[in-house]
Amino acid sequence: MDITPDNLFSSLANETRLRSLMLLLRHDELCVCELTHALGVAQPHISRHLALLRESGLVSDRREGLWVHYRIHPDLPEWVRRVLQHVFEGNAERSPFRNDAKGLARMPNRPGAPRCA
Amino acid sequence: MDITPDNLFSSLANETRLRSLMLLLRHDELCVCELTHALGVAQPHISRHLALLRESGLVSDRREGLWVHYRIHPDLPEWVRRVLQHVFEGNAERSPFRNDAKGLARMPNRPGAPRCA
DNA sequence: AACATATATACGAAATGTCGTATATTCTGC
DNA sequence: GCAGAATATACGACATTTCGTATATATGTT
Repeated sequence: MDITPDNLFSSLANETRLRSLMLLLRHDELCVCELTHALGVAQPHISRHLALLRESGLVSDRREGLWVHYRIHPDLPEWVRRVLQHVFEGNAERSPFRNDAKGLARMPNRPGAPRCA
Repeated sequence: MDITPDNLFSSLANETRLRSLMLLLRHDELCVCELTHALGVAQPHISRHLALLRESGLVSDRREGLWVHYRIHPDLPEWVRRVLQHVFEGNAERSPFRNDAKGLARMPNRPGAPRCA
């Protein structure tokens, strides 16, 4: 699971993927329906981008019944983890990331207890 | 000069631009001919990508006679600076970055004294 | 002014990335 | 097995990016 800078940055160079990652940095585990609701985009849209993040090794997924939960991949190299963390710290309060977090918080009927980091 | 994550990552999502930035992190100021030699690519190729980096606010340029010297933009937001620094630390010894540094060191007739950071 | 060097831009072709929509898959409950 | 919910993939159209090559601009020298 070796992540190259090219790999990393072409993954981050898309708003949907970046917004998903930023939410996962806050919430450590989220299912597809939560991301779909928070970002306000179509389900196949999110799903395709999550697949790309999975293939690039940035996230891992876990199936639990009907739901698939995604999280930041636990075995990320230290430098990648730090990059993500600094992007988060520098932009968490900006649009659209701030709103995504709010949108998620307002989601009714989230599967499982809300798991915050 | 406000840098958004989208802006940053689409800039970093190209090998030529990333290799240039990594060299600039080591050498603080380099002219186009040095970058051209170090990366072993055509001059218009480098020049076009440096223009993109300039337009995105990641680098600044300074003309000195025939030469144009580029450097990491001195006013980068802290989070951007940190992202770049961690990418550098995590990958400086990997290909192709390691080789770029070597290639530059072996360049004859560099304009001005070699300026290291 | 003519020329040489360093750098920048223009242009179309090729490659890559993205999107919406339709359809498949996987699982649960009956 | 069937129906429904959550998620994944397929497909073609569209947009964006990248590339090589040709050419333009800027500066210094004679």
